[in-house]
Amino acid sequence: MSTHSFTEENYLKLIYALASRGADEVSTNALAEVTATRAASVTDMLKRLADKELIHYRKYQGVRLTDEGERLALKIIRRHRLWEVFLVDKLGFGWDQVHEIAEEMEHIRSDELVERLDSFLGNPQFDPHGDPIPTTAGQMPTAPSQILADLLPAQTACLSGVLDHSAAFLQHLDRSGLVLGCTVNVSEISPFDRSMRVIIPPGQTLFVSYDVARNLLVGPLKA
Amino acid sequence: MSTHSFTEENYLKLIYALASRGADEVSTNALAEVTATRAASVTDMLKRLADKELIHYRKYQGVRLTDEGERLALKIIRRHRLWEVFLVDKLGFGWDQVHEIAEEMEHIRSDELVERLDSFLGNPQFDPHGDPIPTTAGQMPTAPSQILADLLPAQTACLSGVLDHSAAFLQHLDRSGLVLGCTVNVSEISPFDRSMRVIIPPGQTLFVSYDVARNLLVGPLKA
DNA sequence: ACTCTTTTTTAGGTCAATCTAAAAATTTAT
DNA sequence: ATAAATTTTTAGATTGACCTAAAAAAGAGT
Repeated sequence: MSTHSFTEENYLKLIYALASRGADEVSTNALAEVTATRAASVTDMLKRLADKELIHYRKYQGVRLTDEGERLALKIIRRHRLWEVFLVDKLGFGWDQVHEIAEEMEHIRSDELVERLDSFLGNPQFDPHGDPIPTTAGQMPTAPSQILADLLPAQTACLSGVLDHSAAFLQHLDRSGLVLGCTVNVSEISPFDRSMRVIIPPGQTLFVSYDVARNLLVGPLKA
Repeated sequence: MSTHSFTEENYLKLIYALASRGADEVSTNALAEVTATRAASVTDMLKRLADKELIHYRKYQGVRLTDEGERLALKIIRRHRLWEVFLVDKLGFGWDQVHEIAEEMEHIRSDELVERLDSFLGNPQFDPHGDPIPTTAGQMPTAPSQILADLLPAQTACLSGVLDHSAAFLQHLDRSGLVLGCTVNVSEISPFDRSMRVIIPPGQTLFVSYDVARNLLVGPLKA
């Protein structure tokens, strides 16, 4: 029941994120990078998290979340993503504007708040960037998906998420007319630069660079 | 543009609150009481706030907000009250449940968030307890009001707010059927214990103890 | 296997926000 | 008006979250 500092919560969230995109053991330097602090500060914090049994930590060996640590990380991620849905769906923010604000809102502690928010929002499964929202029970939903760049000509799929969450990338998509949920049909791929020509409803043709295509997730078409 | 810690924001809010209910100069001990810290800690913080020119501080003389400090205090109070409206109106929390949560939400920094929230809520003027919501410009709306206990027999007014914000008091009102906005007509006052008999629509008679009546605010009847 | 580089940890320090104990200023009461 | 009581401030510590500089461990290259 003890309560955790914002900083601790951020570390857990970031350890979870780094662990899911790569090696099982997260390195001190990698954490220093994402927390924008020095390695020495990370070591300090890792000791504290290990004392609280939120991580498994062996000197020089990197770090792994304990079950309790992972439960907490998923809770923070759930809050973050639900608030992003709120900001976009209810307050009308652009999907490129909500990350920073949700970084603060994710630390509000009340469990009842999160559950009420969830139903107010209609129990969304995905946040505005297509990232899955962990359940109360701490399950991270997984949707089958691949990157747009891996589709072959003539294949059709549904835009389901982004890998790059930067405002610059999201704004680029806005200007292009690419919207999550939209159906994309690959009409041609240039062998030279791997750029694609795709068709989106209602019959509009778009050119998509490889840099964009490898940062877009696609899933099965919706019913 | 500099940013302030949660602690600093809380001090400013509490100095404002103490100053509006009483002496112009707020004492160190009074602050120690409301911040649940020791007087020595308050002195420390007052020095820091004075350095930042958020308060006027003379040793042993108590403290007063500067214009900038008051501006900031009103901003925090605005956020707090808007979030309370959100929690009650949109998420269905009881008015006795929202204070703690709003204490955390009031520190979320984004100005755009507050303005969007305000319009999402329909630009409310009062929070669920009848407290006025400061404007963006830093104006605290004032509504003419007196306490129910000061009404005379046969007088009629509209329940407009509470002085006691404790969950126990609010829950007592819920159980009594007293709701903000409701019209109350004083039918009788006992000279012995100053308890009141009042009539609320639709013709229901209630007994109100003096302890309750002096914690209820009433204003002019609504059109 | 030994050296060189990189990564990680230790040692020691700072700052904000708290604390306790003791000193100083102010207020109250006789 | 002076002593007693109260309030406030100072002095010195502690804790969390950071820092720099230096030491130690791990990993790479020949």
